Amino acid sequence: MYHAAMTTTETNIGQVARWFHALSDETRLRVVELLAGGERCVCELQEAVAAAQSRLSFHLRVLREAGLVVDRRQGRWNYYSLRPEVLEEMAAYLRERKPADGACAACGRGAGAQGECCD
Amino acid sequence: MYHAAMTTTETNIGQVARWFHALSDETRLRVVELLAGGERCVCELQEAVAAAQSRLSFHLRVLREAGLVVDRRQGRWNYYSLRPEVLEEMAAYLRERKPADGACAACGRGAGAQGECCD
DNA sequence: ATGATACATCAACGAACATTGATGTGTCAA
DNA sequence: TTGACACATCAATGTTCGTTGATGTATCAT
Repeated sequence: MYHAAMTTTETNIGQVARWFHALSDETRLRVVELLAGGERCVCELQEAVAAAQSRLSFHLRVLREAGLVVDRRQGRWNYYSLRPEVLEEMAAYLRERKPADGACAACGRGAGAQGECCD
Repeated sequence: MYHAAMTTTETNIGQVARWFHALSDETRLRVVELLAGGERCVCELQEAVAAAQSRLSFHLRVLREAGLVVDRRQGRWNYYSLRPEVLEEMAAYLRERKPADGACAACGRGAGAQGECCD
């Protein structure tokens, strides 16, 4: 269901797209912000985001299938929590693609680069 | 057209959703990966991602309106480049919401916390 | 056993999104 | 000044997404 985006040499662009898609909706972002404070059961989330039950369930599924959250069943309740490793992978993906501030626009080399820049 | 997501005290969740939406598509991710290597003109991108001209133009607009890229017109060519500050803001958003690895699931407190955790 | 609670899942629908082909606009070379 | 080039934009269409209301399932208290 969930696949890691990184192999030793390359990035699985499809999985990266799913990661970001999972965070492209305001309701899901609200859920993530709540889960940033720790594990929550569905009924807590439901009240906090004021969403109909099936609607919240849909969004939780999107987050789950993207690998951003996991659920843990306990009796009648289902507790969701964030997967910190995945948030970390996403952040790393962004920082790795970020040119150094002030880098040469054309070649992306750092601001300190001299001589061999943009030949 | 583009608004920063952060104010002094709170996060503009709508802008955050637009950021992530911009990266929720494989074609746009490919463009971002190319731009990570430095500024590119549209025709270079077009060849590299093998997309029809109007299709690429559409995706560039999404990226531009989300604030992830800027364009610079020069003669007949239009050069696009990433905005590193925004990629940095996105990465920061993720890391700020990431519970410490090994933190208490329920309360989100760090692994080192003792005694007062989960009372 | 019965009913209530806490969910997941499904089908149906509208809304948002992506793709395509056509047209428009500015720039440049001949 | 004509034509080619490098785009942006638009209208039409198909596809994916999100919402709603209904139904299903497991758990628990009575």
